[in-house]
Amino acid sequence: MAEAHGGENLLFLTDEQLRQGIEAMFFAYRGFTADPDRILATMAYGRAHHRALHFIARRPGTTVNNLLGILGVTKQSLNRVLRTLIEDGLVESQQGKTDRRERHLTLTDKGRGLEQTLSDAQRARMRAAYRKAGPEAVAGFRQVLEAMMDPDMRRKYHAIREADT
Amino acid sequence: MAEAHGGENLLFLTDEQLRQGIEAMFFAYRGFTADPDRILATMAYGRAHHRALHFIARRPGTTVNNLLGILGVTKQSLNRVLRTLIEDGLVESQQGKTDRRERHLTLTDKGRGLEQTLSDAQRARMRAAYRKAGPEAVAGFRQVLEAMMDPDMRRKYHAIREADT
DNA sequence: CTTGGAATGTCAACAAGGCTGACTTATCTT
DNA sequence: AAGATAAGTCAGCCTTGTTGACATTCCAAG
Repeated sequence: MAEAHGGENLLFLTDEQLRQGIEAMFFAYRGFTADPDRILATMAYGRAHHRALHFIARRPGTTVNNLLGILGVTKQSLNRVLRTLIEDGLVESQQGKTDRRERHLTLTDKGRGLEQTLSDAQRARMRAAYRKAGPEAVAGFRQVLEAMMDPDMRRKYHAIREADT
Repeated sequence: MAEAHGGENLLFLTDEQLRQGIEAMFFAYRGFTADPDRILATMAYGRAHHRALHFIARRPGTTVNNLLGILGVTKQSLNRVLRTLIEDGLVESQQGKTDRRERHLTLTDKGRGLEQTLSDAQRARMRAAYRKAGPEAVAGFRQVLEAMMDPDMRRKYHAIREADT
């Protein structure tokens, strides 16, 4: 049945198929953010705070500039978020040693706590979806998502876990 | 190699794997919206207008209430968007015949024009990603996305193309 | 040692697009 | 006739994005 559509066959890619993919992305992204959003709504934080926490957790000691590139927002926008996180004692900003213009961002214990809570919720949904779909589907999922990224973002997507081991 | 991870094996679902999936969703969604956003930025419209146009194009004659359910926003929020689209002559609102409380929404020629432009851009990226990843990956992609949706959204995702043939 | 430019931070103002709450008008249903 | 439903509207608020202007600090090249 999958064969009926052919491998690289153009017929496989009808507008209808593509529209369904677009709608799937739309509805799935809502689910993807729903759980953390629910948690964040009970505090004075939003999705922007979650994103910052996630990538600082992922890359402790990352610089503000690096984070800007990853998140793709303006310095002013990130700064507003970062400031409240620092004020509230979730994030620490430390002047760089080699280049003292840079600020290196790390989570405090409190910050790690919230990040864990949010991450747990989001990973739980991801895990359930992965289990339900199975490993081969997951591989395909990842392939399509990666192909959908802008080249610039794809580089960042890979860079985020390089030199990590 | 895929077998090494096992079918329903828990080891397959390390936190690292799940985090990568989360990040893939984040970066891919950016790419997903990038092209229409670029077009919309040159006009007085935003992503909210695009969503409305998409689903009206998909379901000509849909009611306001139905659209509210699909988009998952408040009546006030949708109304703001819809009002400008109607004023600008992209969308038409017609009183229902059987139930005259309802308003049925359709695109005008002008509305269809813009929707096509936006849709073309978004489908082009989708098509490229699908081609690059191949049909099996696409099947997996769709499976995982569907598993990620809230049950309510999943129903709407399916309903949108029912009774269409 | 000076100077250009990079990295960071901050102020102000604005816009899109969410939200709540309150209320009106039509119209349908019971 | 009464109540429920669909739609629209007003007012106000919040988050999160944007520009533009500007200060500070510091590295690095000349």
